Amino acid sequence: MGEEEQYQNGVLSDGLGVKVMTDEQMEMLRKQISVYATICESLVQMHKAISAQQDSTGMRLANPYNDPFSSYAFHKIPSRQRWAPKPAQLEILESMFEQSSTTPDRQRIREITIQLAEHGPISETNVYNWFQNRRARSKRKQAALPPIPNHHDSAKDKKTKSDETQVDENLALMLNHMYFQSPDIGGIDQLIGQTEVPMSYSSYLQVEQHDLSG
Amino acid sequence: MGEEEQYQNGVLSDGLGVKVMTDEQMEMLRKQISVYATICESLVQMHKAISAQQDSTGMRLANPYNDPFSSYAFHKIPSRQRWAPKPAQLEILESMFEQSSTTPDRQRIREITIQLAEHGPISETNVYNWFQNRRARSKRKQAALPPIPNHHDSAKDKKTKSDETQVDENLALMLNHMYFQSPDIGGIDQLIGQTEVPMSYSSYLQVEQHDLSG
DNA sequence: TCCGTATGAATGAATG
DNA sequence: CATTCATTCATACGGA
Repeated sequence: MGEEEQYQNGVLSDGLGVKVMTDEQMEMLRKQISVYATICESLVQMHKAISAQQDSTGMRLANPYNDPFSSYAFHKIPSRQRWAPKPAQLEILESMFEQSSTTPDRQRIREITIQLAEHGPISETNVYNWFQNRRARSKRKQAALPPIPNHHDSAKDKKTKSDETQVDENLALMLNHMYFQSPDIGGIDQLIGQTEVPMSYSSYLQVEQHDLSG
Repeated sequence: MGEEEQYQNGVLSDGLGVKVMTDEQMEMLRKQISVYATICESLVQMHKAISAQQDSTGMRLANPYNDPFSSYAFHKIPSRQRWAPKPAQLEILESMFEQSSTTPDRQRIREITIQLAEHGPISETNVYNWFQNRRARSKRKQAALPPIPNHHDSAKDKKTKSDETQVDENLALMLNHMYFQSPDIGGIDQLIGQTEVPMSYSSYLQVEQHDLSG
């Protein structure tokens, strides 16, 4: 290549020692760093756990410096900030949502994007996601509030076309309580933090239901 | 209600003591059970932690029965959460996608499924869906407008597609290593268990994404 | 500083 | 296959 620019392992080099990375590449790196940060953090946790164990067995080390990680903060996110609609953009988006409420098609998305671009940086993906979320959430709002009726009411807003809602009286109360009326849940949920409801693949066996024949 | 069937709190009762629940309701229950299982487990962990601490302070109880939970297994998942590819599986899927990019036929799907099953629960439907989505999204991203003609476009402009992989030589090697060749990752990943690296291995870019730079 | 909520984004699954 | 839905993750932000 007689060019001044050339690629080396996918990297654009200007031949002067300057390398150029795309945003995607930066993002990849960022994620990997994040991964390692997470792993390291876990290792530190283990380290602490083991140390603690040793402590209990009389192997404590008096040296206060024996825990080099205690104050080490893992900055797992050289994170890239996410897009946020400008007030002007949001206004337009909202008004459009009121009108159609349906997700605009690709062409429409493009038009909207171009229009909104006048008020600030924005991509089609941003617009697309916005409508998707807007719709999903407005729907959930309506579906989430009504469900609280803690009694009577047989067939309210059955969203699914499946058979009627049928739960044992006690179960219904229980569910209702657990889902919407137990103030503790939220707190405890937080308490256990990420533990959330980890998916244990071992006991999860999805029934084959897709018919690929055809 | 002179019917033999009637609803009580959303539950269908046949009047003979038999109750019928919908899948949805079962799912709700399932989730709650799962949540409680998780909470309980957390409490046990705390209990153990405290016990251990007391041990180290000489408050050990010699009674071997002082730990009623040690052998108690929490079946936290009557779960039916959606499938998610394990890192190992994703790696394989991605590599396969790179090669063919076309949806594998029924037979091929089956083979792949069997292969991937070694790394975790997975069904043919999962594999099928994955390819469908993978392609649809890779296409969408391609069809999306280049970040809105924001004039200033530097070095990389042609961006023919996936081959526009341009990373610093060192970074390329590093990424490559981190992504596909580090034998440790798998192990550590297992080791840290649930912590599960909280990232979307989606190296497949969703280019064009504007941050709030303006 | 911690916590809860709002929301952009990611992605498995479903639908036409 | 093209779209859309539903659910979940992660972060920014505001209040106690």
